[in-house]
Amino acid sequence: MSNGSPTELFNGLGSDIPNQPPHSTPVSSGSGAVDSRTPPNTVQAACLACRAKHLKCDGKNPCGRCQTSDSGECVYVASRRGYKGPRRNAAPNPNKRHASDSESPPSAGGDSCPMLLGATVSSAAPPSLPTFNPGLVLPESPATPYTPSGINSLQLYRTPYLNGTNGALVEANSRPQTVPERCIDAFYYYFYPGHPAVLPKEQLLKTAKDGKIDHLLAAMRWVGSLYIDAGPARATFFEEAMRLSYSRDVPKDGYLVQAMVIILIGLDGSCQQEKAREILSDVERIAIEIGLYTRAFATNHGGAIPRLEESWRRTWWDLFVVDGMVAGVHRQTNFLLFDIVADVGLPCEEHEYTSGMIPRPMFLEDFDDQLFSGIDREFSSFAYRIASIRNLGRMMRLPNSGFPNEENVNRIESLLSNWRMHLPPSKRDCLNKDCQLDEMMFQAHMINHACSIILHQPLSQLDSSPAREVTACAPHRAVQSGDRFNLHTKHIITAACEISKMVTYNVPITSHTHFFTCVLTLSSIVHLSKWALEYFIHDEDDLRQQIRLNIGALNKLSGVWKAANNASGQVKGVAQEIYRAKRAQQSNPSFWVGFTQEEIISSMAADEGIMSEIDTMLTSSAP
DNA sequence: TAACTCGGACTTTCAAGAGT
DNA sequence: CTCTTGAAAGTCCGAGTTAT
Repeated sequence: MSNGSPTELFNGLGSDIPNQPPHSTPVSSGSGAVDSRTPPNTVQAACLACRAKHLKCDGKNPCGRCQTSDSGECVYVASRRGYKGPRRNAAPNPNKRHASDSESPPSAGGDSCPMLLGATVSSAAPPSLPTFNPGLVLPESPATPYTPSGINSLQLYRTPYLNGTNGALVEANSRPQTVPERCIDAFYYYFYPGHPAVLPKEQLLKTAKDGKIDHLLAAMRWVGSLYIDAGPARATFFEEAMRLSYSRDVPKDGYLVQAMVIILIGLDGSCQQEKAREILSDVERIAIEIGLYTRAFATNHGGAIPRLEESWRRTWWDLFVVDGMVAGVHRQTNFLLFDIVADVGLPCEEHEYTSGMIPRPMFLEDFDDQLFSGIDREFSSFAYRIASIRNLGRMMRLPNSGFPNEENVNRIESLLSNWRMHLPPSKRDCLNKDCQLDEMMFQAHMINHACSIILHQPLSQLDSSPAREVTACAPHRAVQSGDRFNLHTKHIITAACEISKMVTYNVPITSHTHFFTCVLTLSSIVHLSKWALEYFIHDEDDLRQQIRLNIGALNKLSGVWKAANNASGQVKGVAQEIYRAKRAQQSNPSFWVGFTQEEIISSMAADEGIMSEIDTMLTSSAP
């Protein structure tokens, strides 16, 4: 088994593999002698086009068929046949042997979803919804359904990242695109605005020509494939990305960090939280080992190319932000990188990065100094995002941060308020000068609101116990219901409403970072807890709109992220439980003392309205 | 009638249990 | 340790369907 297996022959996709056509003579099992019984001209691997058409492939690159059909690239992917890791649930029935139940990684499914760790959740969504059904075509997808020949793939994309031209409308090639190409485009269209660390597409593809960043390309391809209907290629892409990134030959450098961060974000959103944490801890180790957190790294490894230097600064800071977000939303890790003293320059604005006009970087000390000097300078959106996640780090470092005392909470609240107050006017919303969404500010605000909820919830009076089953993102924290409407309650309600407002930006919801899923869940818990309380009964119209927005958004996100599917199923379960409890309460006549007949009817109608909307919007999720 | 689609026969590769 | 078995993942023949 030493030579000839497709997995060994092909280290990548497309351009990664062109000069190593597979053997056209099959290798017999074991001894290496040619088995005379096997068909003499079966190739070791057929290209994707031939495979899809069930046609004989000559195994060349490009193969004869692709050459004559002039269909552009002839793509080979590594075989998925064979070893897929140790089989789980081995031998539940000793009398019968069991097939491998492993599936393609993103859809590993089963009720062992790590997002549900620590919970015995009756309402946990069973993985019935085929989140990664290859047949799924996302309504907002720029790409077409999977067709091997890529027919009808002429599409218009609006993203500054797809080529070097800022804001340009990029028309896809007139040549039909291959699946890997579409995945890379989907990566830049959907994923990249939320985590813009790698080089813009044009520069990246140039860099990729020498085959030294195949692991990074593979990671991008896999995550891109989550957003489109990539067909059976998706599982292969994942395998490829993992194999190349964890290969012994891969140098430990900034590109590897970029690849691993991309993979871990993808896994985290695909309900592979534990695996994502492992990769996070590996990538943190590598980042520290290679000195990515130092100011000198960018100049030492940037080859005097300003854009590459900027890319390295972004790589550190995006890893930093992701580490913080993972810690903040799941509360299983502790934001390790927060304690690293990093002096990396702050990233510039997105349009500067894409245009290549990279200014001299500013530094965190400049940012901190402004607080004392009293002069408000304008920093990049990415810098405000970093500042926002640092506040989360400070909050997490509070002693006894599960149930902090009032004084500590006030200290952090002033940090959060200061962050908001010192934003320059252009950064107070999430739109840039051209009225397009500024995803960096979007995340910055998102983190700020999420911090506010996490910080104030323990001291608020909203009893979160009906939402105890919403554990899709983090374990439930019990909060005692108080008797008075206090300031903390007001803070979390405001934050939850602000988060719901963020749903309304006119961009595909799936182009936000997937961590938005967890923040939406936080917001939903607050809304639902509030709904359970009778003294908000006159607010119900607004509340209904907000719950509706959150659920609609979670529903849309479910099309890409399995974690969102779980979250929406759980939110629905909680809504049903609260509704049942409310009905039980209302059946007691003393409940309605002080209400007019009209108020009673309209309140009950509003409740029913909320429930029926939740029901219809989440038809595919578990109760 | 050429081109295309796809059911399904057959092969390869591995995990896991059985046998030595 | 090797052998056997089971199942997934693969190749591609060739019958049936569709397009020209």
